[in-house]
Amino acid sequence: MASLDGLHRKMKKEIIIPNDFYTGDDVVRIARQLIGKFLVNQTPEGKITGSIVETEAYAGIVDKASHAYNNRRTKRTEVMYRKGGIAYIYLCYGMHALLNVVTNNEGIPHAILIRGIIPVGGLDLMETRLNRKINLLKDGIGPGRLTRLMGISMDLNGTSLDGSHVLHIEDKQLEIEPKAILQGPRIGVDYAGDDTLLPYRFRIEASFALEEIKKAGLL
DNA sequence: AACAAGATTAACT
DNA sequence: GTTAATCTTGTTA
Repeated sequence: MASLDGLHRKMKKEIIIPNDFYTGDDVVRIARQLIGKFLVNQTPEGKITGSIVETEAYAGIVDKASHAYNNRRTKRTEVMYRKGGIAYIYLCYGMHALLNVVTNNEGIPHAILIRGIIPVGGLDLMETRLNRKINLLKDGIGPGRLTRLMGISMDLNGTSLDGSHVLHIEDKQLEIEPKAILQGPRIGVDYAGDDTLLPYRFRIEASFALEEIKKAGLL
């Protein structure tokens, strides 16, 4: 039936998070909301999907932990000043590509670091990448680990998350109870003075997330 | 021009 | 617990 086919196509399309989600003012709130959403990389070899379990907000020019603190503009940080809904990827310690989601409007360099995922789709491709069996609870935890696992590299820096490029985020209506979301200080920002202890990090336990994903029939 | 530190990780002791 | 791997940026000279 044509109408059912149209409905199906519409639902599939609307699963991609719309751009106004990213252009919001409150980067800390958006960081919390990203927990339980699904990061997707459409690689030439196939689709790779991970459920987001850990994020950190970086609140722009007033945040001493942010690359954009004090309105710092370099070739690297320029992407953060663009309109929300794109990827900011930078090379950390010269070897790890770290993925951020840019938020807020043009000129306001807010970003959210994705620090952990649970592998959900394309497990065979991930195992090919690691050259070994996957550990669902460990191999996607860590900002450098998840990008390697999902094949996310510097060439995706600045690309839109709206579905027109290879990287996007989906909302599969996975229900995470608010009390399961843990909030605390960010990792590795001891250099940030009095912003070091800001509670801008959100996460859920990997084992809990895995159970919820299985319960929802997504794995 | 030289150097130190960094939103990290894997492989050691 | 310690350390090597290694690129960008800011600081110092």
